[in-house]
Amino acid sequence: MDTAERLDLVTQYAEEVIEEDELRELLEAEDDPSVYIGYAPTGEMHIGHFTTIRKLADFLQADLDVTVLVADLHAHLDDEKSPFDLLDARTEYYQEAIEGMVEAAGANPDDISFVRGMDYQLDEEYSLELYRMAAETTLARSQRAASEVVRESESPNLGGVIYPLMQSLDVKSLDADIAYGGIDQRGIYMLSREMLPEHGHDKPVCLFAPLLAGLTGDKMSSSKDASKVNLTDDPDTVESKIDDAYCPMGEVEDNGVLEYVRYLVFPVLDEWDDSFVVERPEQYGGDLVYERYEELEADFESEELHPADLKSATGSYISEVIDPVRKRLTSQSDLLAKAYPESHE
RNA sequence: CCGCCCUUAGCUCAGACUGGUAGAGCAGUCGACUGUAGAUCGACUUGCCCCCCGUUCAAAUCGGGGAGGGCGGACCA
Repeated sequence: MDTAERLDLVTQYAEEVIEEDELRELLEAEDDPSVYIGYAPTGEMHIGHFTTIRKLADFLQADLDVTVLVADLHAHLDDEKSPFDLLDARTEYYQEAIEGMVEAAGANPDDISFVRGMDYQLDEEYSLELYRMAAETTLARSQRAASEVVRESESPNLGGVIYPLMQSLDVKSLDADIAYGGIDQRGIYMLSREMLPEHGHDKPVCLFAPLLAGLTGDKMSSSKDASKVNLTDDPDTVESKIDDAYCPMGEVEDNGVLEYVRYLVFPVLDEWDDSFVVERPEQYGGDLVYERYEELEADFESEELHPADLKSATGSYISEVIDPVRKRLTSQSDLLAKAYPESHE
């Protein structure tokens, strides 16, 4: 596989690359550059996470060395989103869910290295470096970096300003060439690019995935159940959530349903070598078949494809895509019960 | 260590002075209208009023104690 092909795989479906030239050089210079993404094990994982995880399959295919950090300490530092004594259980659940999603994306979870934050973040060397970073960073700088990630509050905790420093240091500790994450992570990684050269590590190339719009017409929110599909939602629930979604006819911008189709369904169908079939009643013109997302979007924009027909097709595809994850998680209900005792008694 | 303020629906808060077992907005649910959803209209739901003790016929409301949170001061030989 040549560099152009690898570059294409690595950057497809990405929201932004900082900087593309650096990435090209990296791919040219290294056979297997390292990329990492971190997840703080807080709330239950949902389909939004799938967007970022799905791409790990592309990375593997492009011969990248992929590391997933389960950032347990971060989950607690961020306004105690996860109570300290649930970190073990949630870490275990996250790894299982992530492996399930990798598998659903058509890759082998064994090809990915999983690392747990506290396994190295308490080391002497790491701690000292962190204190040095703290000494050279203003509160305002750190807060600005983390503002899209850390929960905002009238009385912010110190944890929230340590958070982006640690995340920057993680890039170094994991020896990552590429820092990958949702576009909400941009602020933190721009801080990393500023700081890391002073701390003995190259500026990471940053690769950001889009954050999918929610199903209710605003941002997807993990606390708003109707705005997202959960990995453990049964097919009926998935279909009714899609069916209830905000989806104006012909409107392509910020349309959650279309984004699901674009970033989740089509990439996976591509993997399966399948096309997207819309079953449509004869009175409205009969079935439609799409090979590429762009064709579907064009039809939707021209109002040839009605939202109701799009929804019913999307609902069943999404359900099918998450099915392996759903099975994996529901067959281990004790994992969820331990990680989220309040919602899974 | 000292002082002051806050804690009521999922969320933001009103009600406390002048005791009579709770309200608004948002959110949510359900209908109507749309070949979807939204918008709009109509209806509906929601509560250990932070905890304990006391006063009283009666306490979200008054008194005492406690917990959690916030703000400020003092200390800086």
